[in-house]
Amino acid sequence: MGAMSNVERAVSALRQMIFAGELPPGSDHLESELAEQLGMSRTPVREAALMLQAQGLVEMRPRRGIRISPVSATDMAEIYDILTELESLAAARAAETQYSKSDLATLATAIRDMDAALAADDLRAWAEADDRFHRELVRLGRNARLSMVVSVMRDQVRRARATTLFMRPKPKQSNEDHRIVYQAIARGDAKTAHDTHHAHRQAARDMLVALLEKHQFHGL
Amino acid sequence: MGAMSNVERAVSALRQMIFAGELPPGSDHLESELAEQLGMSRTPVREAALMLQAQGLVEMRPRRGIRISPVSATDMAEIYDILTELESLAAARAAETQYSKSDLATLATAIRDMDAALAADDLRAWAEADDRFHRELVRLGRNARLSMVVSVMRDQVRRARATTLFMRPKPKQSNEDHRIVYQAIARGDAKTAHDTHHAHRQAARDMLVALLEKHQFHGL
DNA sequence: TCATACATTAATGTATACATAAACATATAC
DNA sequence: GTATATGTTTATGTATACATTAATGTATGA
Repeated sequence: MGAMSNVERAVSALRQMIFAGELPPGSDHLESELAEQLGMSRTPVREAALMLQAQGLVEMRPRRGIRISPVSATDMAEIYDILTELESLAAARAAETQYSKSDLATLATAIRDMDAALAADDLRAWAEADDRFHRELVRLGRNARLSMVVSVMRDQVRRARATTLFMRPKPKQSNEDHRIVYQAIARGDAKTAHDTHHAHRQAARDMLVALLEKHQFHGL
Repeated sequence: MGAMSNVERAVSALRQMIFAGELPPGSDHLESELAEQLGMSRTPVREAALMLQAQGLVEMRPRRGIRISPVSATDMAEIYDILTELESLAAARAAETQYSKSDLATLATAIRDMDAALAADDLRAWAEADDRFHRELVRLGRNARLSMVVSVMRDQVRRARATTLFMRPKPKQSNEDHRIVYQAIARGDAKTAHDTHHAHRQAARDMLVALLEKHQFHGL
């Protein structure tokens, strides 16, 4: 039924703890500690840690424990650079594929939700809808590997967002960009979709990196 | 001294066996078989397999054994699309960084080696130098995460290359492209570096995908 | 007081034992 | 003859035991 292995449980639990800040960036944790917390033996915890390590969320250092990877301003710049390129490609490919209006419904809904959240001044709801938009955009690009790489990168961004979301200016330009990208995809204009999204992400990158550097979250 | 754990040994050994074709794409292998072959217990083999799975080289399927991931024409198209974007970004960033001639020596050497290999009709040497060129190019882009993603993708390409290297036309245009990219980086022309490399990789992609599709290596 | 050598500690790396559950074969009913 | 149910096999998932080795503490000497 549940059919969920302990390794899967450990991966989920650890991810959640990391995103919730319960395991703070830079902190070290023994395999045995985590195993006890999760109510299982070291083996599945170790395997889960190996997986999370491959995604850059933790680092396993011999005799120092499992370290929750810190995310510096430099890291964020690297990550956004990758996101910028890959998501823009996905936008272009989505435009080349001739999607019907109904295929693009999820995208449209996400945009509307972002509008609503902005109007209601609900930043958390906005962030959730923004995530949804980008995830769907990448999915429409139809490149499974690209989706996976992007999702790994986005996980890292999410960790930084917890701290930066309430520091940054209202994402107003953002929604206009999303709308332009959406329309470009709908009418099959790959270049506009690509370039608009590219500029969109690059602006986000510059804003975020400046913010992180200014507040010296170098070892967040 | 050697200070190499069994997990590391297993990773190296399995990679080598995969690249050498000793573990053919699509084949299944029990953990216990591999463990016996490598002279260790299942534990390190399992951990190694988890790591290779994260890099897309194998898939672990419950009760079916460890499957060496097949690489289809579609996969190759996906991979080249990612490589195209990320390497082009690296080229642009390399151009923006003001490298001295000596910083670019490795790049220059690789180009000369490719010329020599082409003249000598030594495709294997050409492929090795080509690898070296691209690896150095990405390194100069100074984005550790990007380097890692690219290296994972290139591993997959390498597997297909074993089959395609002797089927494809002589890489003659290739070297001119490399030279243009090199010169653009040397004089700080980011746009030319980016666009030239982008076109270069896209051409390679189209050629390779056509080749794979033609020969119906769908489940290579 | 400081440095070095040694002993101790403790966390990981690895092996092994075992429980679980999927795949296969067999048998039975229709 | 087919299909379903049941039993058997076996590879994996997990726990546990143990060996290894890096880090820590201690003592000794200068």
